[in-house]
Amino acid sequence: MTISEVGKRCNISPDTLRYYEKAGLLSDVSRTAGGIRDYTEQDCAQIEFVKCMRNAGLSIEVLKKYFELFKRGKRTLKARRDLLATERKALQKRFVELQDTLKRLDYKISVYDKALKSKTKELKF
Amino acid sequence: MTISEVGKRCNISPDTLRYYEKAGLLSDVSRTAGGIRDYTEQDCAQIEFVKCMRNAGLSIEVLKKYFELFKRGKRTLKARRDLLATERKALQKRFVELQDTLKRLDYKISVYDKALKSKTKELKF
DNA sequence: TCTTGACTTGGAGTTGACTCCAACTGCTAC
DNA sequence: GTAGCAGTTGGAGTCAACTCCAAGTCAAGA
Repeated sequence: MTISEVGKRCNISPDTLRYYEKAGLLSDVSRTAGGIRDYTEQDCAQIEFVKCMRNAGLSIEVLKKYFELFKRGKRTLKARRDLLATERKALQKRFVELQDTLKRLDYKISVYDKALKSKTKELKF
Repeated sequence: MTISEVGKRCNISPDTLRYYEKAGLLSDVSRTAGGIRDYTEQDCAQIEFVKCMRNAGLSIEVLKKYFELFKRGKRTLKARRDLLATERKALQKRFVELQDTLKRLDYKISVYDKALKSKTKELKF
């Protein structure tokens, strides 16, 4: 697969894919004789993983560290597991906070709906 | 309350508070005779709201628009309600995505735990 | 063979959201 | 009244994460 094919499929720009590769988030993508990137299904799966984690808020830095550990082989299994567990915990926290914010917004919207019905009140903010 | 008092209380730096004010996220904070900001409880509540929304991922731009509408008075009630509803919807989406990512991480961590027990396997990434 | 369009690189530019700085003003304690 | 600390401003600097650009290479069709 070429970079633009993967780009379309994963909905990531070729520029971003090259940027991720340079940053160490994609373990050595193979090339054609002419030097053009040729992505495998495996590469795509990894890109999807990176996309998912980035979308959840993991930094480039953390993902870079994860793949660095990976390159150092089996003896880093525990370190990788722990890195993921740490990030999971942070995400869990953000998850709960997001839930609270949703509740807060729901309440605020309901207050607006009441104000709109009564056609008199203004709110504080 | 002075800017540093509010800063401590809300855990936001004075620089950021001034930045938010300039950006239009804090409706005209009053001043002492000497020109020093003097925050009210009401101001603090608004700052907490901004903090909560920023933390959830609402952009400065969106919050700025919300408070701009506010300044235009009661006739923008509906517009403000709709703006909040739009942001709520986006947050809901991110909430579900976060939930999926948490599940994915849980699975991945469990795979690591298995690999660590068996002491043989390496993973794909 | 020539054109065209996608690919390559290194490096510069952009964006959003702060964060810091210099130069100045204004209270408070001694 | 002066030292010292907290506040003020406009504007510059920083950081993460892209995003764009120029100059060149490659592959396929007329």
